Amino acid sequence: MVRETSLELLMSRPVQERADAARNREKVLAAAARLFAEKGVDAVSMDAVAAEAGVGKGTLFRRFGDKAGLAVALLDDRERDLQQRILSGPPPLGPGAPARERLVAFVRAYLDFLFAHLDLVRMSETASPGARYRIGSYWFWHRHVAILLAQSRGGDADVLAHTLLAAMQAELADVLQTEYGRDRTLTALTTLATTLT
Amino acid sequence: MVRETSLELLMSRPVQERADAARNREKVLAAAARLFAEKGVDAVSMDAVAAEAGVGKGTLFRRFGDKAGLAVALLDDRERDLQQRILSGPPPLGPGAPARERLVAFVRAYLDFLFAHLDLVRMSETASPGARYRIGSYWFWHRHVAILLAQSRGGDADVLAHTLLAAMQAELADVLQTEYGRDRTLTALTTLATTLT
DNA sequence: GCACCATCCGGACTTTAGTCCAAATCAGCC
DNA sequence: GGCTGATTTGGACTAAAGTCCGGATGGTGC
Repeated sequence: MVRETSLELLMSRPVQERADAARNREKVLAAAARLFAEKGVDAVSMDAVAAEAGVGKGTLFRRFGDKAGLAVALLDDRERDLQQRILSGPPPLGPGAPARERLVAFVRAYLDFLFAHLDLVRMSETASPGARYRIGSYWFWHRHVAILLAQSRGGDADVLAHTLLAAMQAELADVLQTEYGRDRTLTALTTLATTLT
Repeated sequence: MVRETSLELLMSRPVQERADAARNREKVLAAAARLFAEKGVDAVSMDAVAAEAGVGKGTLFRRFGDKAGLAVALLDDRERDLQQRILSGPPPLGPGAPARERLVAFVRAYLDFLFAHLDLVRMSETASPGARYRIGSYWFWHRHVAILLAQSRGGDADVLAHTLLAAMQAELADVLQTEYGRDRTLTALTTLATTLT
């Protein structure tokens, strides 16, 4: 389990790929993006993605592991962008602002990202049991939140960081959005973040 | 979606069953309990349960809907017990204590229940996507927490109740237990509950 | 006891995720 | 260009969830 790692290390890329592998990776990502946009994430099987990409199923799974891995790969760019803004962007999301303001900015920015890609994130979190806690980016968000909480309150920061992230998981966000709308959801989660600092 | 219902209504039972149906229900529950105890929840397929119960697969699914439904049925007794203690047991879990104390008592009691049946609850929450928010008991817990929060803080109680419950979902509890142990987990969640009131 | 109909049963069937390995392909080196 | 060994490929295969429907079974009214 990833633990004492720096935020930067949590963003590292896999090693070099062979040329045909890289080509197929692109074909698969393009095909998946196309199909998901057209039919919706849940209505597309892995077979369909493989067929649309003109690639065998084995290739698909070797490259992305499972459905969650495919979703992660599709989200990668957007996620890295947010991560960069946290690491070195302007405050209050980036360094420089007080912990409480950074945390609120993070909640807002993360929810923006989440609602913009709700289906994909949901797939990345629930495609296989426990998937959420095996994804590298989860531990990036966790570390960031835990550090901010530790700065502003001390004890229990690690556990409380998990609970704040649990409140922003895709499946719940979907329910909250449907039941109460995005505004109330954002307001309440901001309240939660503020209360915790 | 269940909404404006009283807590009592959320506990209602299905209608009367035919005799053979009731017999098979018991056979299935007994077989499932046996197999789960012996091999672990994750290593038992629905076919295996059907075979062990001496019943067809169709029967199994007709009766319990899916794997999550089977888990819910197995947890039913324990869950109803906790629900009864909330509705009419002694304070601070039951009525009579101040909202904050009732909420802390609930968190403690729910985590006891959760850790005692972690695998089954995890299955009931994750066997199918969104399962957690379709289970009747989830809405029982939600209503209880939301009422307590509304009493002690006002606005946003409904959304915040969901976030507190999200912090106690089985998959996360499993991670927290492994990473930090049950004591720290309980402490942090108690802090969270207190902070929210 | 008997007939009737709603309900239930069970296993064959479909669909999908994920595995496996023989054959094809690539990249570096002579 | 041609050899060589590591890597990748692709589709047949397995396993498991969940559906379907012809036939069996149970309760009820007489």
